[in-house]
Amino acid sequence: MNINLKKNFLSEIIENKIKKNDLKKLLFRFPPEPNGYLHIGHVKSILINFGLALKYQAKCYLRFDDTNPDNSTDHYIESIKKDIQWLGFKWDYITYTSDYFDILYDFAHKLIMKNLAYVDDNSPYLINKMRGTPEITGTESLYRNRSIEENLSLFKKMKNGHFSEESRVLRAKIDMKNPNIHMRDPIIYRIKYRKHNRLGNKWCIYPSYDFSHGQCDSIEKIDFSICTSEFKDHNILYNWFIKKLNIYPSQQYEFARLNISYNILSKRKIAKLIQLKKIRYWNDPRILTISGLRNKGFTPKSIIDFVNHIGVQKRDSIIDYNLLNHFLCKDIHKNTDIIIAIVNPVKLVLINFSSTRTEKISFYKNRYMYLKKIIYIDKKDFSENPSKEYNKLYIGNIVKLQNSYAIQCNSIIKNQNGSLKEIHCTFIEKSNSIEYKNQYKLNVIHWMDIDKSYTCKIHMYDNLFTHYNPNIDNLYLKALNKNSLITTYSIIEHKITEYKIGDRIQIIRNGYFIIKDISKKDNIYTLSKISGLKTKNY
RNA sequence: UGCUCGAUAGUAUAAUGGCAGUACAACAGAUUUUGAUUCUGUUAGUCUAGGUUCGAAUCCUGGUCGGGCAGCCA
Repeated sequence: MNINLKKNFLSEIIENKIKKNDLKKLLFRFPPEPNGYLHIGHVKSILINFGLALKYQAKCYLRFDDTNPDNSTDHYIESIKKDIQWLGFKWDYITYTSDYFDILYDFAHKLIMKNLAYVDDNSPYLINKMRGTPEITGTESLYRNRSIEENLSLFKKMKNGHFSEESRVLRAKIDMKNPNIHMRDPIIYRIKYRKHNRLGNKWCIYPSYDFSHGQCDSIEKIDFSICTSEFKDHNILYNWFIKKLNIYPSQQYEFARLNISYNILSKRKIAKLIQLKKIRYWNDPRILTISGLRNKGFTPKSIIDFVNHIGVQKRDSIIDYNLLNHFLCKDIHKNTDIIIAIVNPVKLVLINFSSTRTEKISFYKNRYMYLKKIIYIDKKDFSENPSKEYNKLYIGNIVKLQNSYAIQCNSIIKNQNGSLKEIHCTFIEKSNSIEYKNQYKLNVIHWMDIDKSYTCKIHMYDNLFTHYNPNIDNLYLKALNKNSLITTYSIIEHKITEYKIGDRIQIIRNGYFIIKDISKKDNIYTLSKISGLKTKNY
């Protein structure tokens, strides 16, 4: 894979270290927790880690951070591998935090021996309470000054299943008065009688994130442990463990996480929406998981180009979804054929066109349409109450049928419920030329004869949320767009039969679509909208 | 009100003490039988007050505003 990775503050730090000859062997790692599917925010991290590895001909680990057995599943591990491969990246090694559980246990043992860790018998409630708040300092646990021997013995008993969950934890002995809450004797081992997806029931104690992530970086000799900025406050603790354990000095660097307008990028929130059945699954095209984007019809290139374009920095921002869409359209535009389809058909009667007359009209290369008395156009191309800028069909107005005659709208017929039933127009003889169109500056609409057309089913997606930033105030549960998925039956020209599932097409004057399914029974094509064309709403 | 990170055009991103540039969006024009694409152009920016300097978006100090942190989640 060839990526022209944009320069950023991390690549500059690396360049500087290389110049100073500070680096022996460069290694990177991408460490997802297998508790959900990857999303476009992860692509930022993937591009940093895999991208930097590519740039400096270094190796990159894919490390599954499976320290918490409550969350990790094999299914998520497989989905993560698939998504990384689909994006086009290759890992050099796969590792798991659980590979290092024995070493981590020894590290904890070592800390106890140095009188830097202790077993606390307090309840979760009391531990929380005594930790204090950002404004109020913490207070020391009664169990803080147990002897090394007692701690050793208790920790061993924790490991061997002598205690119940939440009855005891192992804590690092640091400083309950530290202004940084993470330094107030953080919990490093907790009891969980839970089957681990890889190790089964081997362990009933599990290391915390803080006591596993940095240690794994160190074991793997990762120089640049790159993570998102919510871990900034953990940095000092990260370094504390490395120093006290006297292990390889990996270093943590933080960058701002990605936000995209009208979208959420949080595994927790996505999981919640799935649970509430607001979206189908992790691969729903309306969310920005990699599988969702793939499902919607995005290309790997468009996603990577977008993420590379926005770069890596420390300030937080909300990026316009438009920009992502721009990179998508840029990538697929040149590779999509134009197909004629009427997404929302309405009958149009040419009142002065003989009912026995049929005119063969050629479109593009070797394609034909048959003009008859009754044809179909899109509902969007007629307006009962046209705005000033609206320049398609309305009563009295003249437009040109694509590759055919100019027509003037005379009247309309409505259904009983008031909806539009038919549009009646007269066609103008000898108006069937480009010169005529240019002379009268006519706008063009597309049309279709029903006899040669195919029926197709179209899924059209819109923003899942109605708010620019659904991340604030749990808005993601309230500001859901009821019309985020609209399915219609449309008519499409015969040409569609030349395409297969997964192919992308452009429907004329509408947008880019991907073929999702072709039913064998009735040959109905199911299309899914990737993106609209850039257009103004009049 | 603690600790911590940050602030460049509507949005996003460059400029590493030396001409504030790029993309998206918007607007105008050219091309176009897609209100698309392509091409050309226009609008629009260094949070604030001081300081250092020949010279500051960049370094220093104060202020303002915004993000993150109080799971036995990661």
